Amino acid sequence: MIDRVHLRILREIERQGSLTAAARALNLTQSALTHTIKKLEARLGISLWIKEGRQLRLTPVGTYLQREAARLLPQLERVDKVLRQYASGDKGMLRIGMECHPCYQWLLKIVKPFLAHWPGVDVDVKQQFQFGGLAALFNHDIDILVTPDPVLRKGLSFEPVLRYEQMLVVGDNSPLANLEHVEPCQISDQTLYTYPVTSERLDIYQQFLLPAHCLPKRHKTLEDTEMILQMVAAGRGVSSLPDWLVDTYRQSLPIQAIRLGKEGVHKQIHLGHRNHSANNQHITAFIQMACQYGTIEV
Amino acid sequence: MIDRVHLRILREIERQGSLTAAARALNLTQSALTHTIKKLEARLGISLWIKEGRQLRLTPVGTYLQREAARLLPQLERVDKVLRQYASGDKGMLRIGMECHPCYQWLLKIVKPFLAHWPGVDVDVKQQFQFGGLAALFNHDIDILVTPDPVLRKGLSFEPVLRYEQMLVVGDNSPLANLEHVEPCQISDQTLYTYPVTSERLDIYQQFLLPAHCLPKRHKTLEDTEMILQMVAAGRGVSSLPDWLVDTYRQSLPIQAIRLGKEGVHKQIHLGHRNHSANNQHITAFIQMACQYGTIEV
DNA sequence: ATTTATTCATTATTATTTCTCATGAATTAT
DNA sequence: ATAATTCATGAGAAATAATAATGAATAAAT
Repeated sequence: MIDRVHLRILREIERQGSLTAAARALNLTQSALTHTIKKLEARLGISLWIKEGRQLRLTPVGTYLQREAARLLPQLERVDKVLRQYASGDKGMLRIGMECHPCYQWLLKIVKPFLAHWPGVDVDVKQQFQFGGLAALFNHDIDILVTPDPVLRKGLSFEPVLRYEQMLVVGDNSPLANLEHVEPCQISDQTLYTYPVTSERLDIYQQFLLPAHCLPKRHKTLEDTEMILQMVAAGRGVSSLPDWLVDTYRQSLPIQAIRLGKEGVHKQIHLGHRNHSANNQHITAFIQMACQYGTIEV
Repeated sequence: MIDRVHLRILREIERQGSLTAAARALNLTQSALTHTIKKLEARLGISLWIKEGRQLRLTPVGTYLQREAARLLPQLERVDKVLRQYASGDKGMLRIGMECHPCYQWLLKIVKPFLAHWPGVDVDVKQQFQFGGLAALFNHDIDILVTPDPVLRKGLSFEPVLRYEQMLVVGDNSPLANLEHVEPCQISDQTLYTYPVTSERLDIYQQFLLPAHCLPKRHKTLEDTEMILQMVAAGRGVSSLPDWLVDTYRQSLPIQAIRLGKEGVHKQIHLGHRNHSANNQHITAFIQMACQYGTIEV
């Protein structure tokens, strides 16, 4: 019933003091404003103002509507502004999904300069997916999927970024310390600490233990990298993490990284995204930055 | 830029799940909605949704606008509703001005049934006017002026309501008690208590004391009727009030009303209103109720 | 006191916008 | 394979909004 124009007219009358001045301010003729309001009045069956002398005086209804105009128009104008920001790329949202627990630290290195470069863009990182990261990407729940396991699917693309080696982490006093590499069965009498994810998503199982039909003595899960490494440093067990991640902690903790098998387990993180997202400046920009900052070993 | 229709379309898409269903709900064709939104998108330079399969999926901007729609539309609809209430007379404001201090009590007797009969109408009573009650009525600061002194002016009308006699109030132990009437000079040795208004607006001066060139010994002012009458009852002085007002207090206080002069000072309260206010249901209804309830002596 | 200027209302006309119809492309259901 | 559904698009019709011209009322100026 009531529309934005009506509110604009009412507000401009208040600002300018007369209908003629309001029309000028709105780049319209006085006639146009009269028509617009008179039509509204006819629809409603009330008058918003009465002509008094050659000035107009608002009725109580008119005054009410004027107050509402002063309240509502700024809200609508704020929406306009946000839309313009979206259009100019000044505002946006980048939802990143993580299927690689330890990569969080690496991600932060890219997010930091990204946020600095795109001050209007918010980054949201999700680590839990109801139907897996791939489905989340497909369903537009996330825009970018950080994963070590790219799956070719039409509509999705994967960009390789950080290349790394998955290592066994042991304490300096561990019987396994200082080895050139470990064999799967050497883990059989160890407690293995990992993030709380299924063993299908743990490379040490899929690419090292299971092929050799070995299992650790015990398997315990911890949320936090720091906590896992504290346990390893204390000689309570071993873990498996990317080489570069062990490197960053080796200064502060008595831990070391041992190669998994003679050849080692080599991995590469990929950034998955929808092909259509090529239109989105933020997504392409983020991937580009990840390729720049992320391919060099950290 | 963005208009109510856009918000309505976005909301209806959310409610109905598809553009076609939304169009049906809005009594429009699907084509109309598409055109409307596509035009907005062209203006803004962003797309609010992308077609996916034969369904549409909102972009982040579209989702944002949908949220804003859910927030803003109820506000606009509330305005519509209030306007309809104004139109139907269910909502309104009646601003009453009082130029007759003691009439407040009488006014309440009319306001009470009025409020019951018009549940949507608020009554506001003002007693202070920068440029007098008449000017306030003219300037639409008030809708009805309660006054004992109607002034004929074009554009204004006055309806006579309560007829009363202005009396001298004295304590039962006063030397003036039990007289048939008092002469002006009998006040000369008395303290006179009145409301705090100029003597031009006090009938006891204008119609009784000044014509006889008499003045009270002292003149003190008090805001509250009750307080004035307490002073009179305590023998601290006399006052002047309408007969019916003295009547209501005579049961609880040792006071009595004496006629001012042989003929008495006869007054009539009038309700002033703008001629144009005849269109306003509330104003005419109030005046009518005042004539009904207010002419009979209270 | 008369004239001039200003302000809002109104009518007729023009311009613009919005809506619909018809149709197409893509996709899902039968 | 066929039919049905959903959104997009172009062209024309319908509806709406804007303007110009003019009038009435009133305030300001001479």
